[in-house]
Amino acid sequence: MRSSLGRRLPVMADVAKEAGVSHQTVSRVLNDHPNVRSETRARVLEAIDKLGYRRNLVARALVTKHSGTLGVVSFDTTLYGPASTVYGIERAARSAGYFVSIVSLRSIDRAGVRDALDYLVDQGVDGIVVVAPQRSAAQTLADLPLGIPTVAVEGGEAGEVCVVCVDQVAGGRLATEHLLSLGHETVWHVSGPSDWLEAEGRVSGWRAALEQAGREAPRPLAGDWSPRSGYEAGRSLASMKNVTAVFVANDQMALGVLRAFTEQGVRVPEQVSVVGFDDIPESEFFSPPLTTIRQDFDAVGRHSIEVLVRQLEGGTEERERLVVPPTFVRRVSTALA
Amino acid sequence: MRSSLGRRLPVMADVAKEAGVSHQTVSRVLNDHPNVRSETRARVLEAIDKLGYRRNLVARALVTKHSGTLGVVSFDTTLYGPASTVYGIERAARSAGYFVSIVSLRSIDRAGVRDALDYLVDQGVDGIVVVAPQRSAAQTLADLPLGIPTVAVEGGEAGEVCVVCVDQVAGGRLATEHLLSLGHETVWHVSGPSDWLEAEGRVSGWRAALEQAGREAPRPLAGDWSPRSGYEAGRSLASMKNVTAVFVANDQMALGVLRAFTEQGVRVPEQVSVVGFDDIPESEFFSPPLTTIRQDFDAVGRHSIEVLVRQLEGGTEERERLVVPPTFVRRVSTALA
DNA sequence: GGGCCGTTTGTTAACGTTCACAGTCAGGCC
DNA sequence: GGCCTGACTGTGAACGTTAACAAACGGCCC
Repeated sequence: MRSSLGRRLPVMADVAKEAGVSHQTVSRVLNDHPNVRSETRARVLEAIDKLGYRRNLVARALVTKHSGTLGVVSFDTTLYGPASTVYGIERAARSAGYFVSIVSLRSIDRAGVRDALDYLVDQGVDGIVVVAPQRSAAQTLADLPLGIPTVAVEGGEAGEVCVVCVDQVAGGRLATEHLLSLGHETVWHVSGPSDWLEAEGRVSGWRAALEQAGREAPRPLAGDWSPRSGYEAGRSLASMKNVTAVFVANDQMALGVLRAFTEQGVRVPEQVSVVGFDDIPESEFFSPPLTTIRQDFDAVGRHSIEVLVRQLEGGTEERERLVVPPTFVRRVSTALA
Repeated sequence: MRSSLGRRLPVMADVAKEAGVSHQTVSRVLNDHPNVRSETRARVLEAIDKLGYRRNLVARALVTKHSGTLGVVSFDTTLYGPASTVYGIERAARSAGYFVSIVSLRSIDRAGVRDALDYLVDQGVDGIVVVAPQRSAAQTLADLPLGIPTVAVEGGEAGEVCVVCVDQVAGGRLATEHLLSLGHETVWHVSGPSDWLEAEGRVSGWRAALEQAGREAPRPLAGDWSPRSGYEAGRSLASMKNVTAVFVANDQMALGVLRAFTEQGVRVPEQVSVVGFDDIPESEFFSPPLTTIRQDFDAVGRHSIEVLVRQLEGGTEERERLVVPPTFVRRVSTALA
């Protein structure tokens, strides 16, 4: 592989010989040990520079038992939410001095998660972040104690591990209460897939807000996060006559709903008010610009690494639980009833 | 760290003792060497199972000099294009038996790319995929021969390394020719940031198609891929009177353009036709559904791993160049002039 | 001058694999 | 019977680093 240039890469011993010291002294310089004479240190650094030496992290990991790598398990990183979260995780990890190894799952079943975790543990990661938005994934995680610090993102009650998540229930409430405050009799809901904890939380928040206001909760329409499923739900809603307010569980489906309404001649917000969830970069430019609930994915990613690193370096055993509040973003897709 | 259970993890020697063989025989079983008596193999496997032994990949990497990990350098994995590409890369890599370590850059400058590459090489990756859509990144890549197999995605002419990319020029042509064929006198263009090779390719394709048809190319309006920049370009375009056809360099900006047009009372496609680029999942549900040029990001990711693995395992030294053609997707945002 | 302590350095042994080589054993052939 | 061959197994030495311990040295105090 490195056959092109016959000379092998320099190792610590080469540096040691060049600097006229022992390899251990080189190691000490590299690891900032205090007891090295500054003149010696300078000579070593010079030798390192001259030979173009780079320390072999694999050998280091073998003896220290720390690879300096964190594992991330995620589901469909094509979706805006997971993608943003993983992005936040990666940046936070790197600035904390860790590498990130990623496994993206296409479907989340027990075996898939189990494999992904084994895969990462085998590779020698120091800790793991699992973006586990599905009930099944969270449960799997709860079941298998894997003897390695782990943080679940959006992981519900996930057993023994730490959890960082956005308060989905509060988000659902926020959306619903806003619509009720505008004078709507009730609020319809297009939900995410029932297996997703996020979808479930939003349903709960929606239902709670309705109950608190003494309103009947209509039967929610189930979607799968995709614009198409929102579109189909939108067609159903457009054909009903008493619908004046809809809370859609994410912005992509809300786009589909808006499209269906437009096609059917239902005007938003004049006839029906619509609220989304996520605040993707596009939603400000929908027709009409979408009122929505913003999730701070970046913060979620950052916090998950903070928790993990604290566990890794501080050695705290307690299981933390960190909740990030969602925020309400008013645009023009909602109006008085 | 593993302090909770005092017992240390079993190693090869433990398995060997349990099975009554030498550690080397265990190694042979693990690596599917042919010359092991099947009865011995069974005994070893049984011991492995009994002890719950897992091979230490770090130790293995130290001696074989292969970590089984590929590095990926990418820019802003929040954008749909990079996110999808990285997703494709990850899946392809895993099914080829490799792990993936990711570094996401916030901004791409020479130092950033250089650091990211060093970082990955230090970690001992076997090969690297750089998603380098910006001219500066591609150039950096071209400059530094890093003695490790590398593939550039969207990397232009990138020096000595292999390149996998979508034919952006063809895409720009496709979009422009479609609009011209509908009878439009000329086609305006909202471009991506000038430092991006993709943006540049689309401009070239657009200009070439216009020239070939003997039309004057208007001055392109510069965007930054964001819906907002598209919105601003859209406002400018709406204020001009001779604009009947616009080719927008990505779907997100096209959404902004559509929004601006709607606000200004410009009807699409009746008064102005709009074509986007990428075919993000949302664009089918824009108002109106967007005619666009589809990029197969998944294929790009897959191919980049194919090329890399071929280089890694086949040992071919030649620099491949693989171009994925874009496809035209007709929806309803375009109509006869 | 002797003993002790702190700083600096070197020596040796891990870490858990794979590789190179050397056995051992049975069977086949002359 | 002796020798060769092929299948199977074991032994020792890497790989490149850090950890543990030991040694050398100077300074300080009594």
